[in-house]
Amino acid sequence: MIEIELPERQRLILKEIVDRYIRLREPVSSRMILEDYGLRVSSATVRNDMNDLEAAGYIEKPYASSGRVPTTKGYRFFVDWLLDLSELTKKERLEVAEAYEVHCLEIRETMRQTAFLLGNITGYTGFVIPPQMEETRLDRVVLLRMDARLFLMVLISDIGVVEHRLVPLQEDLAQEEIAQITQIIDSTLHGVTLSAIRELTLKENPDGWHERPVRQALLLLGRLLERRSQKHLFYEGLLNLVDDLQEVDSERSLEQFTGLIHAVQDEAAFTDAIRGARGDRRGPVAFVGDPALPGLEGYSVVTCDYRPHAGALGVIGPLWMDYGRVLSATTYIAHRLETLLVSSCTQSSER
Amino acid sequence: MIEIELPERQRLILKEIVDRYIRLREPVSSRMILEDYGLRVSSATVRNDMNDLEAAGYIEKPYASSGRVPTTKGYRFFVDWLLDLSELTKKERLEVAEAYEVHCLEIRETMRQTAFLLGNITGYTGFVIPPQMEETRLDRVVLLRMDARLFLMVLISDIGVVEHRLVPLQEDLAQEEIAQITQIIDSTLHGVTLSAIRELTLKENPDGWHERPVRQALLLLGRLLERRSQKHLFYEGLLNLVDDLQEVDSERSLEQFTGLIHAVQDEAAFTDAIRGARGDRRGPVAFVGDPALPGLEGYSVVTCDYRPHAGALGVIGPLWMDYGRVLSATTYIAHRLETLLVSSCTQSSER
DNA sequence: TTTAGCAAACGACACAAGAGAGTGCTAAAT
DNA sequence: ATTTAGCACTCTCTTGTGTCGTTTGCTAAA
Repeated sequence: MIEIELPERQRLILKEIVDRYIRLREPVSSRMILEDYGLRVSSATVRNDMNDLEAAGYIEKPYASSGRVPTTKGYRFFVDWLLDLSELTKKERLEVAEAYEVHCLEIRETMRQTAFLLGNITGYTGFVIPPQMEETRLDRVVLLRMDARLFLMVLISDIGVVEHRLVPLQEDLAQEEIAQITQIIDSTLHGVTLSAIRELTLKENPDGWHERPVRQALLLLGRLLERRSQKHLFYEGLLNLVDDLQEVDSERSLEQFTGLIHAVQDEAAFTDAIRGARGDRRGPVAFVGDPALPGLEGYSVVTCDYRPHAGALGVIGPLWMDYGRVLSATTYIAHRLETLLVSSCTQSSER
Repeated sequence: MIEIELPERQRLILKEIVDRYIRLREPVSSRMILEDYGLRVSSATVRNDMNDLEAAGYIEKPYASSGRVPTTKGYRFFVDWLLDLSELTKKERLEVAEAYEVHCLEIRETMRQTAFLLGNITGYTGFVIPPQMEETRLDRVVLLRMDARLFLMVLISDIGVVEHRLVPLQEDLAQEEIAQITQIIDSTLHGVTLSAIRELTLKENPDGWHERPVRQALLLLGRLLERRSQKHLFYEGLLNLVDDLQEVDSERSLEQFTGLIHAVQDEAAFTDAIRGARGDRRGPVAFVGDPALPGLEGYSVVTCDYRPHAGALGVIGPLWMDYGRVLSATTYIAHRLETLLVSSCTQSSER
């Protein structure tokens, strides 16, 4: 589909068109290319090349005699073959470091923070698809007595606090029983995945779980896991995209934006689409106005995966986003988040 | 400034104009009023009254010979004297109840949830100004050892979990010392306000705090309180206001919207403005395009206070918002949130 | 005080004309 | 074979003109 082979001068011209369009967001004419760029040919020559590029589908004209604008295929080629990766500035790295410094071990807060960071640094919309919590392994459980029949239960897995909730109880629980329950859970279920624990709680009378405090423990865990808040997606900074709404084609861009809003609000569908589109690729992947992401017509998405448990994150922005910056920011933050989560892992296993 | 006295028919006409404009969002002509409303007079009579209303500043014309549109003074009078309060439907009450059912005791999550609820039920933007956390009283502190020099510290006050964070330590802490520290904090500082505790941690060597575990305890608390995340404001549903952007005057409404975005992003200023504008009034208060709220030109804000510790919440929407629904929703949710927080209070003091 | 009737105001829309920018094409030059 | 200069053409954008329909303000009569 996309050819790597393109005459050298045409590659330069395409690069210049995309670069300039991303910068100024207006159609690029043959003369502008000559002004900006030290090409030692005439505008007519450039026009001929532009003709070829248009025939090949890399650029197009909004109307018959205007400057050229990149097509999605043009952006695609640009990202794949012409992009200069721009490193993050020291200040930006510092911003990332600071954001993660006041780490609170709560996985949802971490996800939210990361999404915010992505959105803030790139100036577009950041999103994070959390790891599959079902596959994380239980580290420990904290039970806190609020009153006789009300407990605060905190569930900490290898990547942090996965769940915490007030759990009401039918029977009273004495202080000693709590210690006992915590002890039992800790010694028996440490290192077991949440999905396995959930299965266990569904059984009526599993072997060796007959005593009263033990049954209570299972009951509690079951309560907590049964109505787990299934949050599939965290996103921050949709409002950053509002600025672009003053575009020329105000009606269509507003339509696209509302489409985007609805797309991210259906969290499950969005997550599946991203996962599906990525396939089993690792590392950064860019989607440029890709039809594999329904509802995101007119937007580009840069994603990166992170361990553990198949997490993913990324940035949603306009087709003319600054791919260099966004790609490096996304990759960098994915790496930092991974480090953060994996270090929690090690930490808990070494205790 | 605002007179209660207005001839009966003019009151009816003003009410009809505002009602209809809120519903259809287009200038209201004298004939339309006759069609909708069983007034047994001619259109010329209505026009005369409309003239008086315009002279008094309640309505205005977008251009010299168009229908009339309410002014902010008109909305103001409408809210104060002409409004039919519409109760929440059973379904909506259920939605509120469900949202608060899976209560997790974490104050920030509760605030976020409430803001979301406000935005969702009204279809506009919900916001919550949290109680002044400094004035809450410590209930208990939980210390969780992650490894020798890293602790998860959770601070629970009378209204819920106020802070939780990983706290790194210079010296190792043994398991027994943790129990000791928790015990000391619990017995000494229970019921003391956070601001008092903060002051205590700033002193070098307060009386009776000399032993090692006690100093450690203070050190830890100091760490936690010193860099408290000062979150002043939670808001959700700004995107609900995007729909109205397709207005006639697209340029100005977009400008207003970006103004709003910047206004809510300066959390401290926004919070102060709301507090200042409310003064010491209690219960629901509506601001209709009020200049006391800078950056909110062109928007209306309905607010309500809630206990304890001077919290406030509300809804931001267009001037033509459905004041009846919004006022009752805001008051209702404020009441529910208050109940939730105050019940946490009682709970912890009775333990 | 209310009503009927009428001229005037103004937005909304369509259409036309001119300016400006950029292209495609052709023929000459390298 | 490739590049260049020149020119006609196309299309947008802006401005101006005119028509149509709605709604008003005003005046005079009820």
